[in-house]
Amino acid sequence: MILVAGPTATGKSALAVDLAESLDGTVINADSMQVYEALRVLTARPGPDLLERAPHRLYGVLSGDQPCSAGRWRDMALAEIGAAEAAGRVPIVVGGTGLYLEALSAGIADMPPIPAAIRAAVRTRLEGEGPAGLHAALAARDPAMAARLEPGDSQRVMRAWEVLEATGRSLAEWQAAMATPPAHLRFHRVLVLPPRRDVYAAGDRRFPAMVEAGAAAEVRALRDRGYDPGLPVMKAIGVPELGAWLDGQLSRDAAIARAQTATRHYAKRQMTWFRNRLLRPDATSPEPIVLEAQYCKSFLSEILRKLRIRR
RNA sequence: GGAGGGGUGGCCGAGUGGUUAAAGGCAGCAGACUGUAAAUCUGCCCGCGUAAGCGUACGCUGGUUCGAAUCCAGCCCCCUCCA
Repeated sequence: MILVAGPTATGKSALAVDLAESLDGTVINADSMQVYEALRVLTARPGPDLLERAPHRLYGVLSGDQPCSAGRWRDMALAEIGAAEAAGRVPIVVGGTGLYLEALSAGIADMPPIPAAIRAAVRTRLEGEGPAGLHAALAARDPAMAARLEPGDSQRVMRAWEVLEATGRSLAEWQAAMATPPAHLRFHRVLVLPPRRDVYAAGDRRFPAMVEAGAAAEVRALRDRGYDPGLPVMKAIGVPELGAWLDGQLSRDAAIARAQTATRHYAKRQMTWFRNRLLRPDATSPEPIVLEAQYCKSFLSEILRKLRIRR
């Protein structure tokens, strides 16, 4: 199977479809935001032009109030990979969410779900005590986790608490029993990694185009559903920014500028992840193929050739 | 023409005599990342230097002072109000 990774706006979706056409593949989404149904435009989900050229899975399959997670996505992805292979098709997993990709290829600790009530209670505590307060409290009961978390890291501190509360064991223990990677799968990694300035420029260009294509209406519709603002979809790039415009707190141009900045920050984090994790030597899978430019069709034959050699 | 207010590091913005290379924020750069990850967090961030340190810096010029972003004088520019 093939794994296509890379920062936003580098042509991954087109590459995945081109590969799928050439190899009889099924495209499987590995983007944490594209799994939600609500934000077709803002999330740059493949349009009809791409969708009709190959089967696509895991796009828009969850409603915004059903939060996904690395583990949940991995289960869904493994099921889709299995289904594709059973149908004689090549699974092509594409996306920019490094954690998801890694959860799939390297495995992730097998853990029970945390009851919603516990999650809510921990969140309330965080709001009351602040991340440093929660961290200090964690240190008393779970020194191992507290030691490796930054006191300001609200998200991970909450996670550590949730796990401790729900299971009575430290997250560190759960993680020590690392899940095994799926042994039956062989991952051919393709990384689209253009120069930084090209990635930034592409993102800068794309956001105003999204607004032209109705992103603001999409945000309005999303907000009309009245979801909890803490849900992941509500934090998708562009939702807070265009929301501020809709509320009259920001001009259209200022909202766009902010979203562009957020996109650049995001792309930067992705590049850091892919450079330092996805590219690190891994004895069990073939060397990744790296495309150091925005993808366009003229690169397809070369990528196919390299894939063939590595098989 | 008159009366006020203001000019601080790429930007915003604190700072009214020493402890100030100058709070904080933004942007930028680097990094971390095992279940919200388009999230969350960490470090660096005037120049040279591994460092100690040296140099330069708060509109401009001069002055007061042991010492000035901070006080004084003149000049330049910006904003508001009156005419």
